[in-house]
Amino acid sequence: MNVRAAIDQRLSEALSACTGRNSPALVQPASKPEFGDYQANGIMAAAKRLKTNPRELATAVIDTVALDDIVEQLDIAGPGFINIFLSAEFLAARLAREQPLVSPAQHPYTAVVDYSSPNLAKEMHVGHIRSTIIGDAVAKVLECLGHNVIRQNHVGDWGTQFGMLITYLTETGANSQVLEDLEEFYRAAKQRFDADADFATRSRLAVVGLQGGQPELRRQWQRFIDISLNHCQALYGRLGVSLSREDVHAESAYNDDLPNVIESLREQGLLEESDGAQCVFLDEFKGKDDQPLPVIVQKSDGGYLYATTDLAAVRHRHNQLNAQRVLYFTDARQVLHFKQIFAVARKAGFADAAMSLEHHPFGNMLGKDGKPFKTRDGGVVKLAELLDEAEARAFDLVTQKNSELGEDERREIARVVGIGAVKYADLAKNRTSDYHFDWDQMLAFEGNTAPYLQYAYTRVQSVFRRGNIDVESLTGETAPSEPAERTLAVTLLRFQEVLEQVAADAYPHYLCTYLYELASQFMRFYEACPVLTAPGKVRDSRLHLCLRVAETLKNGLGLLGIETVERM
RNA sequence: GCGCUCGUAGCUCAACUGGAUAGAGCAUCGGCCUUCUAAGCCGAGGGUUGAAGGUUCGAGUCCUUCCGGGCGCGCCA
Repeated sequence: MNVRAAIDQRLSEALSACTGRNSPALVQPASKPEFGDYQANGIMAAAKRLKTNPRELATAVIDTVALDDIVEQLDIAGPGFINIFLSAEFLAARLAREQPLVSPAQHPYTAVVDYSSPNLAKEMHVGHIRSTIIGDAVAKVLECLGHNVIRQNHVGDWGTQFGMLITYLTETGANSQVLEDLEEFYRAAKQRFDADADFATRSRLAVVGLQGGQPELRRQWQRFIDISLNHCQALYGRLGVSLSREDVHAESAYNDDLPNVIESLREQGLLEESDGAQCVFLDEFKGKDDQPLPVIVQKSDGGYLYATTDLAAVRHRHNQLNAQRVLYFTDARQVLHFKQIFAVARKAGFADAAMSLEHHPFGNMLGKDGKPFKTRDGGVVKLAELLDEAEARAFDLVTQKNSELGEDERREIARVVGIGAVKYADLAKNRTSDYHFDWDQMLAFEGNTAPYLQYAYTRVQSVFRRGNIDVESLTGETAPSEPAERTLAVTLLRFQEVLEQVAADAYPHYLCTYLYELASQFMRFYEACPVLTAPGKVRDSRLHLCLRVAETLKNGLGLLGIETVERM
């Protein structure tokens, strides 16, 4: 149940009845504890429009609204806020064992989530991590709310770079099953491509052959793609990312459809030739010197571009996948590109007005010094090495904190904590601007970090372990009385509204902020309210509250693709 | 040149269609372990939200101008 939405709806109805026009109540979580659990901000604006006294209007709304089943008390405060206090009965009823803390959306829809999308010519590096984990978290949240999620890993597997790679492999006879080697070959091939004009020509011919379906070239290419995808899958596995081979819908998959895209644009009179290239010009895009800005869909040599592929993808997602929402997670440099693609797609009818096309951009990963994140010698940081280091650092830490645990268990904790720390540090700040990657900060494991949340979870588990608690034997009820208990209870009930917000805005950091708040409140509760030594009924109530906290932490972290351990 | 984006405490970040005294963590300083794990809790200091105007009951949030950073702007993706 979305408590906030329920209160908002009823207060909005009451407010609208009082004002005689549609007036939103604007209910939010209260900004301070003394203002209650939620607050309504909409009275002042409504009173303003009616030129009436906001406090009087608030009184009328409170007299009108029916919230007795949820709310204990409604106060008018300040210039015309309504402070909302949830009733103890309501809290207890919603937290009872049989009540789900997450309920599915009333109107589920089909959402395509386009994320990760690495270039298969290279090993995955830090530049791929943001798209991969942010997109995956949003996909999981949408799915958890009952939406039909179609993951699309739009991997780069086509184009000149593959031509030169295949040519290099064929000509040198180089052979390997390991992607790291292939990356070496890629570097060598690129060097020859730049230095040797004949080699470059042969490479371009290879691309033509590839696109034309020449069997030997296709076989070579496929072998390479397989190795590369296996490498990606291994990393997805380590990262707890839910992408599988079935989600791969590569650039090459649209190859046969590209001429149709061009033809469709031509038929609709949207195509214009400019300097030999096929372009779509739209009035809303201007380039240098106020010149119209083209979206080039076919090069003067007849080749297609990523704009063409993306247009084909939009059409596919509309016509074949029947998506109502399409969410793209790519870096911020592509904002113009996607604005253009979306505009052309709409104009050409590849997407209708009912299909929401959303680009969710994010900034670059920067090092501590504010410059692009690189290795000491200026190289690209490989994702696999990044994760290795995270685990190694976490292992040192867990050894230092808990040396009595066996090595295997410490390794496992280090894996869960290290990977979690890297992911959480990124997910917790979804800035559209750049992101500062700082080992010391994320692996300090203090404050708003994954380990803090994971530690809160282990503390709950520890209570159950210590008390030899059989969860089934509990009454499954809770009656929060202490302030720390009450706060915890109210926060637990906010899980649903937070998930819906993440789904709506595609910002996983809302979930992180929420989980951190929940964990902090649990820590305070843990200090203030003894559980195992409390008298019978209170003990049962607190144990059930603990259970709900653990469930929510595990569930919430799971949606972020972060695991938990029983002790650490 | 045009466009997009960002600028909040020493550092990294929050602040939900404009709401109450701008909040956290790190760092600094001071308390709390014979009682469920101290990777914790409690407290203190730290701010002209880049600058100046404007809109209004109310602006970190909206508008204008300026300053500073990042990115993009015809056949790469």
